[in-house]
Parts: sequence; C-alpha cells; structure tokens
Amino acid sequence: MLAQTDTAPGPTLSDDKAIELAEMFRLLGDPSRLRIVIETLAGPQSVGHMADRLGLSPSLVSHHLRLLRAARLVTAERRGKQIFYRIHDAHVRHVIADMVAHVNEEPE
Amino acid sequence: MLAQTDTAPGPTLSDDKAIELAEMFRLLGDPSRLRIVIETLAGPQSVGHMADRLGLSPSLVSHHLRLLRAARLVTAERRGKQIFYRIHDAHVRHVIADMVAHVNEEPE
DNA sequence: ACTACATATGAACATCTGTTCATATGTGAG
DNA sequence: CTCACATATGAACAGATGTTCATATGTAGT
Repeated sequence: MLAQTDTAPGPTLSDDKAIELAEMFRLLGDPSRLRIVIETLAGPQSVGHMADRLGLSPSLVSHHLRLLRAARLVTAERRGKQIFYRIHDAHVRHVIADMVAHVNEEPE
Repeated sequence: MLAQTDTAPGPTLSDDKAIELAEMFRLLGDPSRLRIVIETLAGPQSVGHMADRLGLSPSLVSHHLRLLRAARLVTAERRGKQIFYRIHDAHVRHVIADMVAHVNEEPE
C-alpha cells in the first residue's frame, strides 16, 4: 500500500530511495556544481583547471568538490601538487550524460 | 571554445543549457517535490489525492505544483471540482523514469 | 631551512527555500 | 444564494545554502 494507482506505467520508489535520489538531484541543482560535475565527465580534472575554465574561485570549487565527494559523486586522486577529480562510477556518469543528452536534443 | 579537454567522452553543455538543467535538478532536489513528480508518472492525480498519499498538507502540495508547473514539468487539467496534474511531456517522463530505474537497480 | 604553488578549511554573511497558517478563489450541489 | 469542498495564494518565519575572505595544510623545488 502507498504505492501507485496504476493509471499508467508509474515507477514506484520507496521513501528512502526518494530521499536518496533527491539528495543527488539537489547537489546537481546548483549551476556551479553541475558545471563542475560535467567537467569531470571529460576525465580527471585538477581543481585549478576547473576553476579557470569555469571562472570560479579555487576556494569555491574546492568547497563544492567536498560536497560532491561526500555524496560519492566524484572521487579524488593526488598527482604531484595537484589533485584530480573524476566521476565516481559509471552509474553517475550514465545518469548525468543522459540528462545532458536530453537537454541538448529536445527542442522545447 | 571553453568546451572540453577530450580526455574521455565528455558531453559538452552551453552555460545556458547548464543553468536550464540545474534548474530542473534543483526542483527535483526536494524530497516532497520529487515524490509529487513521481506520483504524476502514474497518471493524472488530484492535489488532494497526492496530499493524502504523501502525508503532506494540500497547501504545501499546491505550492510545489505551482513551481513544477511554472518550470513546465507538469501540466494541470480541471475536472469538476478537482484539478489533476500530470507529467508535462514524454521528455520529462523519460528522464525521471530513467533516474528512478537507475536508483532502483544499482546496488551501491 | 625557506619559498612558491595547489588545495583545503572555517567563519561570516546575505540570500534563498520549504513549510505553516490564515485567507481567498473557484466549483458543484441543494 | 448558501453551503461544503478543492485548490490557490500571500505573508511570515526558521533553517539551509552559495559565496567570499582569510587562513591553514600539504607538496615540490632551491
């Protein structure tokens, strides 16, 4: 009970999963953070590199990356003085890429 | 320029599109709102019905639906005294359903 | 050791956001 | 018209959030 009314193909989602999904959406809901995540889709990127490309302060990028890392959306890897961030797994990559594709394709 | 470094298959996204996408993510980033949207996937739902099923006040559901409608994520249709909301188009339905499927399938 | 560079961290601030409450608008029935 | 019901709307408030600034940590080179 508390599932769906079956008027159409309605996916069901437990409340826990809903909150988990919402948390992921929430993190991607900020333009700066979303652009950072999209950057990492192209491969491991250093904090400074991203800051330059996106026109954001390194401090701000670092703050956002901490949240993204805590949510397991990205992972960090130190290489010399710099730290490179990349998408955590194929799952996340797929989800983001799908969204980007949708927005790019559809007219209105 | 200001595109990508081509280290991997990195989708490119104009800043406008990024903001547009972020706005959509942001709206889905709230648990209450996300559950409301998922409800509409099963077909047209009245405000009161959703409020009951989700354990939210009709007022709150209405407020959220206003935002979702403004962002063209859902559309309203009056039928008698009640007003039924449904997913705006196949595009949105597809995107949400994909996300739900991903979260339901993947282990961790 | 010191210096320069890259990233992280904490505090502080203004702004935004979700929720509640009270009230309004709209609809159909009697 | 009046009543009951369904939804919408606006004000108000507490709590969260993004950003900036200053400072700390860590790393490599001289």
